[in-house]
Amino acid sequence: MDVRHLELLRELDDRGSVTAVATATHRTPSAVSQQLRSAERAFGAPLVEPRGRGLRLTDAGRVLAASARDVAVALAQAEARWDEFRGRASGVVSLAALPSAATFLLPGVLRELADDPIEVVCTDLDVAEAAYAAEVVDHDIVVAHSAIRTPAHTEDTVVRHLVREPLDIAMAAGHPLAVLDRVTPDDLVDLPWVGVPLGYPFDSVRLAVEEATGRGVDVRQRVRDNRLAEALVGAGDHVAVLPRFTAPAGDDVVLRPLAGLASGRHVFAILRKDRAERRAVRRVLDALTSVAAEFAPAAG
Amino acid sequence: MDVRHLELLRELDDRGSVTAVATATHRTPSAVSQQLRSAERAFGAPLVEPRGRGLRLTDAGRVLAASARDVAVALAQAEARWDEFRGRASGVVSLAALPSAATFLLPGVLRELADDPIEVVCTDLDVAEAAYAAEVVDHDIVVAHSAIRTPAHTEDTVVRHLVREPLDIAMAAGHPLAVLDRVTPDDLVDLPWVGVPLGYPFDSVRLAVEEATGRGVDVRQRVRDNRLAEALVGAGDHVAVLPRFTAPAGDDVVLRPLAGLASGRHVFAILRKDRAERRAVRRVLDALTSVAAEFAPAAG
DNA sequence: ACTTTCTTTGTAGGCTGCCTACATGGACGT
DNA sequence: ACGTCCATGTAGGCAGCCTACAAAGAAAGT
Repeated sequence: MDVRHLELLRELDDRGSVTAVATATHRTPSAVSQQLRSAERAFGAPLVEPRGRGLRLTDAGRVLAASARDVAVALAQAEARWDEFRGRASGVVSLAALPSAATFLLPGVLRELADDPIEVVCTDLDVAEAAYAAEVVDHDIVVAHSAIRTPAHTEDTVVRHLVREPLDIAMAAGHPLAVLDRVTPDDLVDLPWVGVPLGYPFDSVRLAVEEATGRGVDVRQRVRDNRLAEALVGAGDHVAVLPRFTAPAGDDVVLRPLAGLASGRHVFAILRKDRAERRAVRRVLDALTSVAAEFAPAAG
Repeated sequence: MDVRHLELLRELDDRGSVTAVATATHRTPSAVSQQLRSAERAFGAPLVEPRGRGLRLTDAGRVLAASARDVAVALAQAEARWDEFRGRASGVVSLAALPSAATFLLPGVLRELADDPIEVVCTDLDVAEAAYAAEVVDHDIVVAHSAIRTPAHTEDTVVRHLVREPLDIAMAAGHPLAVLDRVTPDDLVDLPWVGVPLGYPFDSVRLAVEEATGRGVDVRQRVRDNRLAEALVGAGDHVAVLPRFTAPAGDDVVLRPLAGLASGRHVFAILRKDRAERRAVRRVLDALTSVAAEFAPAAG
């Protein structure tokens, strides 16, 4: 029972196509295809079957892919114990994080890890809430967010909750509402909004406002980038939902908490179980947790 | 982290020398030595150090060897699940058993497994009690015996108790003691004995007799083979300790239970944890257990 | 002290297996 | 019907692992 064959099946299960596996493992599709046939010969059973333009695993292939996950965990534990023995958690830890969370987490993490021989490679990632989980196949740690505290996750991933961040209402400093300490759904429902694309967590605040008032709000723009949203808010009479920890830099935009409903997002880390075994990965995860904890008291 | 390297270190830990690993894995010592250096390059640390004529693992090497055991278990579980999925536990199961236990267990086991695609390869093995455990590196299942119920075993082996077998006193059919239903230590202590080498479980009966009478018995011969012991007993006035389940075939030797002290041996199976995961191995182990259970009621 | 023996290690060379490059064929969408 | 995308087949190159042989070091016997 060859570990390489198991790993191949696991990759194929995760990525769904020969070409995807090939690019992920830096090989040609031909090589992957040959390895597949070699695996089928070794196991003595068909492991893939044609499916439309591509192919998919048979039941037999999925059984082996599931076992491959356990083997990967055992192997990662071995590596973790080895790092432990050598007293050093080192290596490259790849991170994919939504930009607004990375903004308030990453500087602290890098400061905390300054003395460790760990290189953190962070990519920012701004996708719909449901799409974050899929990124664990390409990154050690995925920092995601959700309106709910415990998002769905698969069998071989683990989720660590980092912090709940309040979502406030941003408006121009000269906006009529800016004189208030806090704003209510009724204050907001008739104003023009700078919103986010459908499926993004901030949208839950808009839905809650609509729920509370029984009326629809007027979403004029749907943008992902918070700095862009700020600029739009600062330049006009729009309001927008913005996370509190990355408060606007300039003086022309202010944040006001939303009264009457609990508006917040949960920021958490998603890891694949085998990757989570690595000592360096745990170290980064702990740093994320402790940096996030510094923000927790302010969560109100 | 290469699985082959881990397996190599594990083998080296188990067998203690490059040449032993080489013969066990059907390679030349040169190949093993080269792989060791390759592993040291890969792990970036010395894994072996010279020790007398041979060499031994460093602490680092032992850490990796320990992890290798866990990886081996995960891999064996994968194989077990694969067999499960295909609905067939097949393959070769190698058995090493002490002859007197194999005599009453193996026929039943082979009968029970007649319809299974499992080939049982049994070697008989007659060594001192402490030496059985070492055989697990070469066989899937080792059937051993001991005077005590739960013998010592290492971290990565499991032990399953099979049956307690009474040990009786054998004597010629015409022996004066043969008229008795049972014999006592006092009856035996002055007779010439056919014993076993030191360290063999039957010797515990001699020790118990000496303990009970306060006198030493006269051991004339020390033989391993029970048939040979029978022949010696049948031909003279000697007595011998023999297990009950493999009763003498002929009419010229009879068995009499020993009164006044609990004389028995425990027969059990020893397995390495990774080998124990294999479905075919479990099947054979279960067959051993059920065959042994048929003898248990007679254990009195 | 010398030799024998057992062990590990080095070197050269062959073989196997994996991968790339390129070409082919099937399935889907336009 | 065509282009596109995906998987697969073939030929050849390259690396890695192994064997055969030679050599060196350490222990034990003479």
